[in-house]
Amino acid sequence: MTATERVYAHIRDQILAGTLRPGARLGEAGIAADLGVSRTPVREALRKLSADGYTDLRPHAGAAVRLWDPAEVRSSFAIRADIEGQAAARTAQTITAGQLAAMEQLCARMEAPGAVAQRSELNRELHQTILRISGLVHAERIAMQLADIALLTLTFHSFSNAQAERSDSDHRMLLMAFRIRDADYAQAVMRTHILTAAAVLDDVSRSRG
Amino acid sequence: MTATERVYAHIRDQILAGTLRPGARLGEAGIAADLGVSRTPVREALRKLSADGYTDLRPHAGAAVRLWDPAEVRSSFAIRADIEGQAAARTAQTITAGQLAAMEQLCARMEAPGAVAQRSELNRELHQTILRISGLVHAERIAMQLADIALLTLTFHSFSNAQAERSDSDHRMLLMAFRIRDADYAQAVMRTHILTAAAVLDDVSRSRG
DNA sequence: GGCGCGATATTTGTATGCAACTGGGGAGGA
DNA sequence: TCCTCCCCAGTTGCATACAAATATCGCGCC
Repeated sequence: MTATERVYAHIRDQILAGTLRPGARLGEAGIAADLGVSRTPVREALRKLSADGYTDLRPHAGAAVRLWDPAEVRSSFAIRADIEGQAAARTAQTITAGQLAAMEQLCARMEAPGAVAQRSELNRELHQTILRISGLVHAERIAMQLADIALLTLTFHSFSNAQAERSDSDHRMLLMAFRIRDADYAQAVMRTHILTAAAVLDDVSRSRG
Repeated sequence: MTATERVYAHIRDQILAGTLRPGARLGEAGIAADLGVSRTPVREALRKLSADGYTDLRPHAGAAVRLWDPAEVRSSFAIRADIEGQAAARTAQTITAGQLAAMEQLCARMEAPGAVAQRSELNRELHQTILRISGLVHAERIAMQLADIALLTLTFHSFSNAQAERSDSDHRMLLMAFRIRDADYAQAVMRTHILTAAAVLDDVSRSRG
């Protein structure tokens, strides 16, 4: 693993964890000193973070953690609903028995008691699998990027048991749609699945302020 | 303008013009010598080109012009149809008279005789304007990126007069949809507009090879 | 006291040199 | 003859030094 990748992962994780708040300036020299590397890999990491939407980067003015206002996060869900909905439809048409079995295992692991810590990661893997099977090469890159951005706000809210169960149920319906190769149904379920997350997030935000 | 930006633009233009063919290796030292800069800005430009999808980049192995197979290009249109379709719907709901007038000017310039050379650029500007008005912040970045990728293949095909006129007509219908604030109609027109480009491209490819 | 302007200090952008890794070609062995 | 391993050339990755641009702070002016 290169130094650039280490720096990238370090900063991204700090942003996702909330240690680095939106608007925080990211000085090259400071980061370099903290991680014991030179400014060169730090610069490259900052460029990539910017390309991936985590930071803003202005020439001669440096990088800062990007601020995502609620409307922007909301819009990212809307786009994901479109993209992943279409991906689900295509997946329903081309999925193999082996791929289906693998996804059922993923679901089972996610539903296991005590898997709370890994839910997020497993959920990510499930969605990524569907995107990959769909054959929409760009969709995978774009949707996963948007999903990560959404995580920036989701991290601060914990979902209720009922919401987790509903999410698991969505996944099961999705697998059923794949099993019976119903593209329309798969698309509808996926759209609802994602838009539900957006709505819940919105609902919670409003009730809190 | 920084040296990095100059290098980026130079390489991108060469890729778009076809001077640099897919698979061509991009050595840092060679490019640096050609443009009279050091390897540092060249490295940064190559990273950005990779992030934008123009090149492949493997650690310790360098950059090469990315090869887009037809299926991938096709899928990029499918996703753009989703994203820009939704953007058009939202734009129809929020557009102001001033924005509408500006877009009508764009259309007029595009339709002017002798504007062939600028058609591509003006078309890009029109789509970008719609995406920006829609308020779907991510949509603008993603869709424009995908549009540039599509250009990689489109450059080698020239569209017929009939196709250009059809495209102009689509744009006019789009403006009409905005004028009467019909979101559904705007979405349908935009979807058709983009999927038509995909279909034409596909059609031409099949008949040639 | 507020505002504009300019020098300075800090930060980013670029160049250069060295270290580390990759890929290919050749020698040795099966 | 083919496979494997190793060495070396060439390229990329990283560190350091210097140049250029920006933002801040203080001074003078209004």
